Amino acid sequence: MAAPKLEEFLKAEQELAQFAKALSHPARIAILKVLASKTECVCGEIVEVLPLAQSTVSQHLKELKEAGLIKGTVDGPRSCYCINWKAFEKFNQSFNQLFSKLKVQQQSCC
Amino acid sequence: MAAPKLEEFLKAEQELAQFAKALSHPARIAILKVLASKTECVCGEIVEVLPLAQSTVSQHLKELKEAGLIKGTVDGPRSCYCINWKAFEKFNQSFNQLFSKLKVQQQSCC
DNA sequence: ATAATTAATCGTAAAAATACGATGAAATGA
DNA sequence: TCATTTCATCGTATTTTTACGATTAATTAT
Repeated sequence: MAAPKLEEFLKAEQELAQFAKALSHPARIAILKVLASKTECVCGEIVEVLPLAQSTVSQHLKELKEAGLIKGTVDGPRSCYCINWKAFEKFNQSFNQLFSKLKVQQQSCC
Repeated sequence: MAAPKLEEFLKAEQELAQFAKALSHPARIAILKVLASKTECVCGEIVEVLPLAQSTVSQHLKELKEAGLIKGTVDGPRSCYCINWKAFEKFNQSFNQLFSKLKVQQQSCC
C-alpha cells in the first residue's frame, strides 16, 4: 500500500494534519501573505508575484480553497480570492492547542 | 518539471513550509503527542501505539528528526526519542508570527 | 459578431511521500 | 558462542504532489 492510512488516527490529528498540509508549500504561504496584504485579491496579481505558471498557481489556490483557508468569487472574467478568516482562526487555535498540549510536560529524557 | 520550485521563495516561507510538512501527517502528530506524554520514549512503544508497521514508524521518526522537531539517542539495542523543545519553540513562534502577520488587516473583499 | 482577456481545467511527466516486508547491524541474554 | 531483541535501512509498489503547456469557458472590449 502507498496511500496514507488516515482513517486509523484521531479526527483531531487528521484535521490538523490536513491544515498543516495546506501550509506545507512556500507558494501557498506566499499566496496567503499576498491575500492578507491586499484588499483587491485578483488571481492575476498573485500569478504576477509568484515564480510559477498560471496553471500551477491556480492549482495551489484550489488546494487552499479545499482546505477552507481561502474563499473565491467570480468577478466578471476574473477571480477574486480572499482569506477565510473564520477558518483561519480555527486553524490558528488548533495549532496553539497542540503546542500548549505538548508543552505541558516539557522534559527531555535524552 | 515536477520537483517543487522551493529556491524561488523567501527563506522564511521555505522554513515554515518545511515545518508544516513535518506536521502534515497524522502519524507524526500522534508521535509528537506520545513523546510529550512520556518520559521514557523508546521507539518500540511508539510502534505499539500507532497502526503502522515498524519500518513505517521508523521512517516517520526520521522525518521528524530531519525537520529538527525531535532528537534521538541510542540506548543499547533500543532507540530513545524525545521532542527537541528548542526547535519546537521556534516552530511555534514562526507559526504565531505568520498568523499575527496575516491578521493585521483582517478584512475580506469577497 | 469577433477578438482579446482571464482563469479554470485537462493531460501529462517527473518527483516525492507513504507503506510494507525483508534484510542487516548492534547490543543483550542464555 | 549463539540466539534473541530492537530498530534502522533497503528494495519496491502505489499514490500523491508539483509543475507546465494546451485547451476551454466565460466575460469584456472592439
